[in-house]
Amino acid sequence: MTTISDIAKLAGVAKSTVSRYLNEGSVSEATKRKIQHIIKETGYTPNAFAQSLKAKKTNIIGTIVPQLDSYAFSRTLIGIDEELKARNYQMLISHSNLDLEREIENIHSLVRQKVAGIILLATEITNRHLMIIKQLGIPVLIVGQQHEEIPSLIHNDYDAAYELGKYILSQGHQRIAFLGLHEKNVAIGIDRKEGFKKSIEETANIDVQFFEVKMDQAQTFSIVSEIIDRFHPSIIVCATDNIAMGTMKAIYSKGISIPCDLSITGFGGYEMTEMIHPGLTTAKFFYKDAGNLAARKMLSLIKGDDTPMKTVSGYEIIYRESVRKM
Amino acid sequence: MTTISDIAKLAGVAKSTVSRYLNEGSVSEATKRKIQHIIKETGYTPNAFAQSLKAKKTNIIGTIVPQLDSYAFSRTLIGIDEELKARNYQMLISHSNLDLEREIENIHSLVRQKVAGIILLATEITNRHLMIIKQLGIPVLIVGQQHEEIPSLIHNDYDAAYELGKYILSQGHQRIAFLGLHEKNVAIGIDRKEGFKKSIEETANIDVQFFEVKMDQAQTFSIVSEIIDRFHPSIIVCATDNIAMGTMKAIYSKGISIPCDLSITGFGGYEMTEMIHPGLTTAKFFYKDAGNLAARKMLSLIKGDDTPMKTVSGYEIIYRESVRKM
DNA sequence: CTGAAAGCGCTTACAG
DNA sequence: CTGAAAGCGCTTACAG
Repeated sequence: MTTISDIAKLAGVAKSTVSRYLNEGSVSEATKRKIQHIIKETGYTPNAFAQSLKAKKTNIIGTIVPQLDSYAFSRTLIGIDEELKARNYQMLISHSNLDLEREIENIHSLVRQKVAGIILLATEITNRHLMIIKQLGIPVLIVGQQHEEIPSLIHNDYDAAYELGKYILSQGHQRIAFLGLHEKNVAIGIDRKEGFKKSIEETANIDVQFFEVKMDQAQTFSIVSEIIDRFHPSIIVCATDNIAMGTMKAIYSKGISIPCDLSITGFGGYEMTEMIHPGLTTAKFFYKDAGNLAARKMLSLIKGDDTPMKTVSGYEIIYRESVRKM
Repeated sequence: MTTISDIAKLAGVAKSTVSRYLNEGSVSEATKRKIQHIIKETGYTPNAFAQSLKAKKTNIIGTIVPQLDSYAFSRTLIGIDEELKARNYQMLISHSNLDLEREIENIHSLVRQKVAGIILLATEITNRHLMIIKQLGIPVLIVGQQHEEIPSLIHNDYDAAYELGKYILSQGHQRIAFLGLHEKNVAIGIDRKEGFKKSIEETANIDVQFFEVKMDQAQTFSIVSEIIDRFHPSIIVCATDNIAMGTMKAIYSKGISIPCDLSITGFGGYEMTEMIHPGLTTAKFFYKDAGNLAARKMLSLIKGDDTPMKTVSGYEIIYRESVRKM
């Protein structure tokens, strides 16, 4: 490996001059050219460790992702990576496997690696999170969830749920099952539910029941089966597209037809929702765009530019065949 | 931030002693305890940059992933991460967005970061890849593709395709369309095709035609439509589950029913293939296990243990409803 | 514009 | 078992 000393020697100048060339650039045209030439020739690239050790800061942004095999998260990651790369920053991904304990370990590990900031693709913000984050010394941005004390970027869960609810009601559904997540997950467990509730409250004679499943789909099956048998909804509103997929499977396995006998909707706009048959009506969020946005916001945070505590990314209702007009 | 000097001062010993405690450990019990105590108290963690700068090597394994939002790749990543973490290594992910040019840039960037080795989730190994990899100085492992000059871990594409073919024939299909990928992608474009071909060659009176699509699904739609109109297959064998999903959509959009009018199979065993209706018959690969394996193989490569050039991960045919018995 | 020197936080022979 | 010193590859005041 060639180092800055090698370059300096070959160019006949001091290391500091090469360093200056690499950084600010208060170097005469002649030496500039010499150095440039040598660098090209040798294919020299500065040792990132030495730079970071000296500079005590890096151009690395740490990202914590709870699940790598999730459409929403991976699309967000792509967006972050894209934007960061364009601005000469680097993304370091760490995976918590939906384990909050591990998530906190990951925060520490990223700090040890001297990342300039941390983007947390969040599911739940506990008090421990808050305490740790507040004394970290580097900016943390949460994506997908909000918190009054931490900068955040969220999807417009509430409005999306409201608009989707309005649409469902406009199609004449009056007996509705809502399949949500635990309220620990504020964005999905509360905001989507509340937005939906509001649309219901504006309409008379609606029979709605709320249910709850876990993130993983294993248990969705039996719950859906029970809901259908006991409540006989005309539509099941699912708080995520993944839940909707699991629900559809449960519905089919009972020999019930979608949307003739039972309608269904999701949230997310995952790619697969348009591949399946019937296509799933859903509230689409723009994960990749949100990732771009998050990256830019993080850079503002690092630079100390003022940026709003909370940024809201948009949505779009996608109307497909899974909802029947009653 | 507390450094090794702080710890040394507080413990009343030299930096080198602390360092020794942290590494080999030829330190007396008494000092050991003192240092341990101080470290606990201060929450000291060594600066990874300084360590790496000195050691000229890291415990970081770079991974290049062509698509972050792909089931196969992300599951593999999870497997790699899991195993690496268990062995006190770290995974650094870099995303090439299915762009071979970018992939090569990523290799260079990982080298600059002094990773100990690179795991490349491969789609296509070009000559440029080969040249660069051979003069890298650190081990490179390719996953999903093979090459006689580079250590690799592959799925058993050939046998899986053969066995799936046998099954399809056993169900009485005689007019078969195979929807593959370009031969640049050896594992998918060639091995799966050839394995399948072999099963056909062992049987008389089979009418088979081979077609090709791109990785992204946009164009699948019209090709499938044409195949159906012109060739009238009783089954479409798709070289990946993603292609199968796209194909199913195209089939439905023509008002054709699966599997009554037309059967279909995939490759991969993606989670969604069991969520959809009808469930997709497919050759399942164990991506996460393969990731575990890849991590272990990489560590062997780094240590210089001898490890076979080529490791083959298993498969399992999953029989579901998308194939009709003729 | 340029160079010499100190220092970032660690590790590793080398003495003792 | 332990300490002093040199050095990893860079950057940054400080002189000139």
